Amino acid sequence: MQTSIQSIFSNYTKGKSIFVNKDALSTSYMPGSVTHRDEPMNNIANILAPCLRGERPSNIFAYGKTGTGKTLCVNYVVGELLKNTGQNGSIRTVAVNCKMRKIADTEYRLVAQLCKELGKQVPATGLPTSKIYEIFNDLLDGKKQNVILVLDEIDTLIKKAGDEILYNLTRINQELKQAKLTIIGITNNLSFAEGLDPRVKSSLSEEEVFFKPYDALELRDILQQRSQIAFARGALSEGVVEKCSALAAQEHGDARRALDLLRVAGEIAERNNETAITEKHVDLAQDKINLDKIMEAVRTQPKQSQAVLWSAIKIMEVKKEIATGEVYEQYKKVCKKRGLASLGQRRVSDLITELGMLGILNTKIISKGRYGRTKEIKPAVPAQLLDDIKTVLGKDFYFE
DNA sequence: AGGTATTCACATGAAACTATTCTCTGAGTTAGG
DNA sequence: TAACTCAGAGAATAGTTTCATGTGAATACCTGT
Repeated sequence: MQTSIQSIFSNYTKGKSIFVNKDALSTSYMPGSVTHRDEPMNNIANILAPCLRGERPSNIFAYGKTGTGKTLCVNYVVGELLKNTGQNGSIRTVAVNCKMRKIADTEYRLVAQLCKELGKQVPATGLPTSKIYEIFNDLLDGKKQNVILVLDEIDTLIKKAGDEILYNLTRINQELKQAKLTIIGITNNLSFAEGLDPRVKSSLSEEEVFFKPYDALELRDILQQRSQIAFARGALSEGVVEKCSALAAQEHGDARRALDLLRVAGEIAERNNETAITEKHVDLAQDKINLDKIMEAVRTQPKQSQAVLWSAIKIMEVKKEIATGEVYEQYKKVCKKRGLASLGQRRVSDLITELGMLGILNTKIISKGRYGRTKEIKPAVPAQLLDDIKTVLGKDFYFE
């Protein structure tokens, strides 16, 4: 036992690793140069340039699907901009990811977070929203400066908190005497701007920058660039990068996906003590990523939803196609055994539908004539995975 | 045989409740002047 | 005295339940031949 653990560790440290710098494959990695995004980058740079002369640049609205380099490009350009700041007045940037729960997903929290980023701690709760705007205002206007506000995943913020925030933020400029505020909104929701208040829309998207998906060739170049940093020489066999980029190109040209594939393929190869990554590992990586996605979804479901899923799996072990009523009966039993308050049938029906949306169950409404109308529930994942889900629910969540 | 009518077992919607989370207010506390 | 902290009230929100109504087709029940 001990020796085997020893050998795992010594393999890990001594054996020549496939990876040299795995960070280069992570999504937050900031490469020295950005590949195949010249057009939007130049665009952004041109728009932001005036602030080097102390003028206020236009607000920018950047949009494009996930993994098209929006955040990367914006951060890169802003970073370069900061480097070029001479004595011509100061430039500050504040970046917030609005998707972060509990940090910036309401109006109050967002502004509070902004204040914090600007170096002023404010109470997490207790102040009127108007007060916090005041504080924010004072912070900005404290000296002559150009502040660039980067709001990543801005759509989630608006969806949760309404577009009033943007209206307030864009209006702040009129009240500022010394400082100037520029907003860069980033979203991957292409139809996001449609639902906005026209005033907000026009002021936020003074300039729009669209990020189109990468095609397979571009993805290949990106992967090649990153893999040179990430992997040891000779660790990549022929065709691996091509395969990753082709797979990711099918998924609407998502670079994040491509990098994940490559990284996971590498991890799999490394774990198997192999010296090179082959296309076989990419296939395995593809499976693993899908599996992880579903597992994560299962894990993060609320208890009740898990109980419903558990009940459904339990019945599916002996029966292929099952109905809502059967699941509900089983579910009630499970709740009783676990001392969990059980929900009404109406709700359980909705939960089953939700599990269907997640791609764990396959639900279809059918009518069985005289014997009623119900959802026909089948597993939407391979039996093996279903087993894994059952194990996780059974062990980690004590349904067993 | 052919045509209605029933009936089952939920689906689907809307309104009503509830519990939780936010926001706001004012009282109490602190610290600096 | 201004700034801050904090508990508690009221508002907003998410999660559920209750009530009401809708659905599709296998079966039951007629009807006239």
